[in-house]
Amino acid sequence: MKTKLQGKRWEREFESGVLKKWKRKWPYGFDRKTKRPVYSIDTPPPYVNTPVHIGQATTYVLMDMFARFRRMTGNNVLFPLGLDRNGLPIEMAAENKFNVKLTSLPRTKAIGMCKKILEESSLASVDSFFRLGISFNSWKKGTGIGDLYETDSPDYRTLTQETFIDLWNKGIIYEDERANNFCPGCQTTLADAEIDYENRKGSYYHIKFKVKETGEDIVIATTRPELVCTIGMVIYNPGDKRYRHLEGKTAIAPVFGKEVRIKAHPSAEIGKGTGIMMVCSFGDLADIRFFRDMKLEPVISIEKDGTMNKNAGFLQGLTIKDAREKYVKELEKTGLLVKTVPTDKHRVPVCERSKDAIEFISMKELYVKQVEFKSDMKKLARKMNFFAPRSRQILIDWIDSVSIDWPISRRRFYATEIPLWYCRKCGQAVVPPKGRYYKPWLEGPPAGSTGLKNGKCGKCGSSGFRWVERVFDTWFDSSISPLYILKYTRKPEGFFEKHQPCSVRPQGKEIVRTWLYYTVLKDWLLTGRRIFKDVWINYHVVDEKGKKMSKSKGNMIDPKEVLDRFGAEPFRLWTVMEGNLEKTDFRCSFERMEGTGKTLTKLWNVARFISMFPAPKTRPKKLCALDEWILQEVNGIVKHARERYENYDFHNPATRIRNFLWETFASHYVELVKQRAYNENGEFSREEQAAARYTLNTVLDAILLLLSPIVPLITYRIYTDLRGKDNHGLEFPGTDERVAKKRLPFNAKDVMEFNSAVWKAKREKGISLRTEVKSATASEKLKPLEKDLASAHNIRNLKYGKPLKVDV
RNA sequence: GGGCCUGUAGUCUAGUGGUUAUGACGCUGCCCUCACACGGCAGAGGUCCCCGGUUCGAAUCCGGGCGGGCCCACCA
Repeated sequence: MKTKLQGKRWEREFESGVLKKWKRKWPYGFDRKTKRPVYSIDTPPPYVNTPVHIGQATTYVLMDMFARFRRMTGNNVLFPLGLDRNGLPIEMAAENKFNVKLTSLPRTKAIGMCKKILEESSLASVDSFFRLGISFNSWKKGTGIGDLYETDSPDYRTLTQETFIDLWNKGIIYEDERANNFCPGCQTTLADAEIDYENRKGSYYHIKFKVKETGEDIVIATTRPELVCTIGMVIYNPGDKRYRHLEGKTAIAPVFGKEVRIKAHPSAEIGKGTGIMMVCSFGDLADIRFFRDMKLEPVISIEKDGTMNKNAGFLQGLTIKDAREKYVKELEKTGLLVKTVPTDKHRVPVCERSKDAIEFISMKELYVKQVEFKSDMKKLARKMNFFAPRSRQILIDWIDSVSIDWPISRRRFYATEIPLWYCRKCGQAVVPPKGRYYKPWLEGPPAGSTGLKNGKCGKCGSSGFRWVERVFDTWFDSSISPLYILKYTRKPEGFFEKHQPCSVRPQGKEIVRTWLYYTVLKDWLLTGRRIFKDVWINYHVVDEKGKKMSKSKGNMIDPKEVLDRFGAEPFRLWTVMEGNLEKTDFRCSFERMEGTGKTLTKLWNVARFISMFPAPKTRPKKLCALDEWILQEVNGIVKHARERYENYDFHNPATRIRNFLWETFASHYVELVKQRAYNENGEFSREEQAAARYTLNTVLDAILLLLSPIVPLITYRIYTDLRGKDNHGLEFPGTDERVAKKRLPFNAKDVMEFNSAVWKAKREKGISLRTEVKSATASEKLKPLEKDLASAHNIRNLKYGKPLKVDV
């Protein structure tokens, strides 16, 4: 008899054959015609200018399993690939490549450079997804349902601008001038969510102030001496006896000579520094709060470009760093510097992208109201299903800590431009009507804009308008991804209404406070609805030592390396076998990937073996007890897998399936049924033989279908080779009710125990497994298996009773 | 400083009040048995982080500690 599968094992090279076949006629497009329910996956668009890394590969592989499983359970799966092309990473790549600061260029030129970067980054990253066997709806760019989309396409940017126009008209967006987090490197305002804290080296400068009334010196420690020019007050703790006599007196700022009050205030701590501190405007957020509370007039000394202005007096024009040095030198000269204490634990707020220290600078920016919606957000957070459930807390914690509205304007280049003009004369704001992508740096406000009357300012009648060069925060763009993929306010009409909420948002835990939070917020503000049904939060793939992978550490792993070494299938299998990404990080180990890959060889060979025994055309009327038993085992696995898959858990079923395939099925069932399947001596009836062949094939089919979402390439290859059709287009297996209720006196353990005893006895005697066993005593329970047991082990005299005994 | 989570053999993982703790990778030894040597069999390897408590009984529940991770807040 010949096997139908060629080769002793699944080879990495087989993968490209399957992929090539798929590519010719892509089988996973979104089906616009059927009425099947839509299952939508709001995939996280990766940045295009960096290669896909191994962690992303893992999460997309898992998302692909969600998609493939849902397809097999009757859903029309919306699984689009999006590419993020907006934002600072692109701009920074351009700055590095062309060695310029975009802020020094005219807008058109800056945008042109970003476009060049984008052209070159092309689709290199997408290729890894393809090779991983990800079943995105499409690999072609377009605006149809399920098409590959880019966040900088005119269509996407149109929707981004439209959501702004809607929220503006609803009064949810407002403009305000206030101190903001400002990154001098990126030259833009930042939201709290974009700020990191770092411990940096710095120095505490102990500076002498004079008390005007008494002439005594007080020493104040500070890390920001250059801000002394903006000093608003000197404070000490009300319980601090050392300074109590200074209450209400006046301190004179060294060098600048500015006079400020000395007061007791609880925010000064006795044990910190010298116990007495100066409060300057905009050293940090606490200062801002203090100034507001004390009704002090803030003095702004730092300009947008990070240099000191006229309020800094003799420091004017210098960068912050130079200003600090110059001021400290001046203090030294005049003997006002007591000492300098170095510290490497100076905690500084930094821009999460450029790592520049954040300054607090007052600017006019646009805000989305969010503080007043905190309780609504919490309600929404409770309405969504989280996988794992405890991940919900990450979102709730963030909502609790929101304290200011969401600043959405940025002074950058490669992002969606804010379609908002102002009358040059009276400052009236003008917002265009919805309908297309506006490029306000090239055009004025169109006819039909609100605030406009006959092409002139509706307020003062003037006809000059200007655009402030501002773009949206990247999260303002990306928070509409579920709206975009579900065609909110787009064609086909009614699609969004019918298919919202989006079925699942899969994303990393570290961007819960940004991507997830802003999406839930913004889409609720727009539609009044909860945008996601499920939220799946994944942890990370870390390097072998458990450290987060990052470019700066140089421990990044490109999935291409994995694909070249092992192929997609061992990697996919490793992804589910290694652990549950919902619960923990997992370590990237090539050794373990290679190890898990062996299961593919096992699967291949089991299939190869079974392919020698074609299945009968119909199910035999009567099955043997052994067959019924293995089919019951399959039922258990199928039930478990379906339940767990529905809850985004592929890890636990995969473990069980592998164990079943390897142990229960291959080692025990197959070994016992071999003789009956071959039936070379005619010791079994035709019906018994047919039952064996039927069961072998039925179990194989079930295994292949159960594994289809996990390892799509090998299951496809085996299924099409043996069955002549695509397994991925089939229904996920159900339980076989015909055997489900059958009561069998033995269980898996009984069978395995007996087999092991026979094999052990033969091995100990050093005889072949074929050699006859004189007699054996098996448990009474195994009686229904008599014929299979006797034949498989070649037992002459099979008796029943206790204990289990084998005589060779 | 606050919050959330986590700690099972060299590595990873299952388990969750009940007899000798699951499975895998790796390791050691024997075996090329006609689907598979990327195989089979056997074996070594664990104070289930530590200390208390609840319980007839705890790796599993509670409290405390120690270690790790993430998030938030904050410093003169």
